[in-house]
Amino acid sequence: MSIDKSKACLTLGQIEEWLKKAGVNATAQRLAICQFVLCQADHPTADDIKVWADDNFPKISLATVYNTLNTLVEAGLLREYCFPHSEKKIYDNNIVDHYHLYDEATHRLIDVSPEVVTVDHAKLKNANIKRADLILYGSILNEEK
Amino acid sequence: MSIDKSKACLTLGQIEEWLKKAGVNATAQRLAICQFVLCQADHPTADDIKVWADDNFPKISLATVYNTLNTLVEAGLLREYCFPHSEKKIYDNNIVDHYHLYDEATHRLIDVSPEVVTVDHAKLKNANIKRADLILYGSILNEEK
DNA sequence: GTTAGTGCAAATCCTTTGCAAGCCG
DNA sequence: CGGCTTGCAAAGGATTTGCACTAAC
Repeated sequence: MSIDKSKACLTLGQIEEWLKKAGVNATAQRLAICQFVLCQADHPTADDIKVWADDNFPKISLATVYNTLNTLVEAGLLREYCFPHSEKKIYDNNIVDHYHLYDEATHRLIDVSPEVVTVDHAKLKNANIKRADLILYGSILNEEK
Repeated sequence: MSIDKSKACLTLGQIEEWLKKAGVNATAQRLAICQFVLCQADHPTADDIKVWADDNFPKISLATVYNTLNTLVEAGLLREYCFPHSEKKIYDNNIVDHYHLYDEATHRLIDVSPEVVTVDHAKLKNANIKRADLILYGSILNEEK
């Protein structure tokens, strides 16, 4: 059901290249944030990232966390979402089109393949749909993928 | 494509009854807000309602607008949504399950029948889905319904 | 040395809250 | 009177901004 995240656990060197390729300077703070967001975090909020950074990096200000996230989103390296169950924005390192399932039992967000949902364009004849955002609410019955 | 809103244009007396039936006291402020939200407004924000109220009611404070909206949502008389294209909450007098289409040309939100979207539960075998929130982004090619 | 990036604090936006005053039975 | 509603102003949380400071080419 979930989508594999093949980007998981890159080396710092690989992250540096990945940033450069997108035209983003690889500063120490950005590398640290990327390492967390790409390899360890699962749909983190800006605050989650700040908490992690405080424990794992000499010093990063909240403003830098936000700046970095916005930079990465603009560069297309990260996706930003906002769902009804929380006011906070969440960041997703999966930049392939996909949907989400919010597991109400564990409060975790799970990536869902786009094939799970079909939009009947025939019933929307007079509309030109570019993009769809879907979130499912429910619970996972078991952990098998 | 859109869903008909059969509740449109109730009299004050009808709104009063409708509130009472839901266990909500019909104060002057609440009646005014309901009249706007049910009859004239199209997916308004709290601010839209305040602006209308300032022009059409002796005095309503912003706090009362928010209090009233929360009361109506809790009573199940109104639905509250939050979409990625705006930080503000929007209120919908259509309390039947449905989805939305955001028309990027006019910045209007259009109700979409749930039949337009199919969730393939077979592909989500290990999940128990209770609810889905979907928003489509695109544009309307013509205004015929 | 410039230019980009950072840190801090203040500012902003939307929404909620505390509390005194008003209204209605 | 007594409880529910109101209005106001202050507080709150998330994110952004202004600006001086630092760092890196």
